[in-house]
Amino acid sequence: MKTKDALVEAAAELLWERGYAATSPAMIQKRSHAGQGSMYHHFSGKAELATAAMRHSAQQLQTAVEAALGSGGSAVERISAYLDMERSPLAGCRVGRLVQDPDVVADDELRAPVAESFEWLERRIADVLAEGVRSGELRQDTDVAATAALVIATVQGGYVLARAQQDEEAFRRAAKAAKAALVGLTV
Amino acid sequence: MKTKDALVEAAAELLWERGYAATSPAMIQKRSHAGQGSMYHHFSGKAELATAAMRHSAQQLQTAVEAALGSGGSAVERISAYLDMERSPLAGCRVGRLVQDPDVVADDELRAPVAESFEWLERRIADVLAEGVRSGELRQDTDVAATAALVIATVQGGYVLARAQQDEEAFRRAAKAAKAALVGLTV
DNA sequence: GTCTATAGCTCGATAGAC
DNA sequence: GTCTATCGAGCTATAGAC
Repeated sequence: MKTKDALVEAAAELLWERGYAATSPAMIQKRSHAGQGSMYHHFSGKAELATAAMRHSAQQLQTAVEAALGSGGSAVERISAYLDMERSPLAGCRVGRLVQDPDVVADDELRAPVAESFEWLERRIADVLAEGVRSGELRQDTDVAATAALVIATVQGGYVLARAQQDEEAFRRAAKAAKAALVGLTV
Repeated sequence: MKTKDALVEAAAELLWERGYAATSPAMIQKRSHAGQGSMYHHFSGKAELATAAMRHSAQQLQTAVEAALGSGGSAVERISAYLDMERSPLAGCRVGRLVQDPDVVADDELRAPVAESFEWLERRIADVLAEGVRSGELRQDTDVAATAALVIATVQGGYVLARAQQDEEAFRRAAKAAKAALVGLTV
C-alpha cells in the first residue's frame, strides 16, 4: 500500500500544477519513483488514478476548510477565516483549476469529484451564513445561497487574478473587499 | 489575408474551448480549413498563432466590456451592467481560462496578452468606482482597488462554479450577491 | 507487484515540390 | 501561399518475463 499512495500523491501534485490533460502517466511515475508496471497494476489507467488523486485533494481541502469554518466566533468571522485561509494564490486551487480542463469537463466520472467538492463547500458556507441570519447577526433579507456563491467565487476568481498578473496581492484585494461586503450584511 | 484570419479565428475558438496545451496545430488547421503549410507560412508556430488569437479574443472582450461600462447611469448601474453582460457561464472566460494553462503561465510571451487584459479591466472598473466616489454616490472610504478586484473575481469565480456544477445559475447567484454588495457601498 | 519492451498514435515542426 | 511527406519525440496502453 506504499507505492499506490505515492502514485496518488504524485498525481495530485501534478494535477494541481498542470491539470489533467497536460499531465502524463510518465510524469506521475517519475515523481513517485514507480514504474510503468506498478501504475497499471494499481490503476486501470490515467483516468482512474486521476480520480483517486482528485478525491485525495478534495479531502485535504475539505479538512482545511472545516478547520477555518469551525473556529468559534460569529458567522462573519468564520467566513472571513475561510477567506484568509493560508493559500498560495499563484499556485491556484487544486480542485478549482480542474474545471478548466477539457478532458475533465467532458467526462462525468472525472468531473464528479470536483462537482461534489464544490457542492459541499457551497452548502457548508451557506449553512454558516444561515446561522448568522438566525442568530440575528446578519440581516433577515440576506440571500444566503447567493452570498455563499459570492464568497467561493471570490476565492476562485482571486486565484485567476493572482495568476494572470503573477501577483498575490490581487487575491488579497478581492478577499478584502469580500470581507467588507460581509460586514455590510450585518444588522 | 483571408486564410490568416481564419487561422486566428479558429485558434481563438479552440483556446476558449480547450486551452493552449490541449489545442494542437492539427485541430486549428482542420477547423480553419487551412493546411499545414499555410499555418507555418503565416506564423512561426503554435505559440505565435496562439498569441495572435489571444490578442484577438482580448480585443473582442474589451469592446464588449466597454459597451457595458460606457452605458449611462450611476457607477453601480454601470458595474451591474458589466456583471450582467451576456455570457455563457458554462463556456468559461475566453481570456481567464488561459491562466490555468501550465504552458501559458510558464512563458511570459504567452502570458502577456492575458496579463494586459486583466490589468486593463481592473483599472477600467476601478476608474468607474472612483467616479462614483467622487460624485458622492459611493462612500468616501470605499476601497476602489479592492472592490474592482472583487467584481472581476466574482465573474471569474462564477465561471468556475458554473462549470464545476454544470449549472449557469451558480454564476448568476454570485453576480446577484456582488450587485447587492455594491448597493451596500452607496451612501 | 514490478520490470522492460514495444505497440499504435499524435504531437509540433520541417522539407521541398508546385 | 499552399500542398504532401516525413521527422523525432512523447503519448497512453499492453505484453510478457521475473
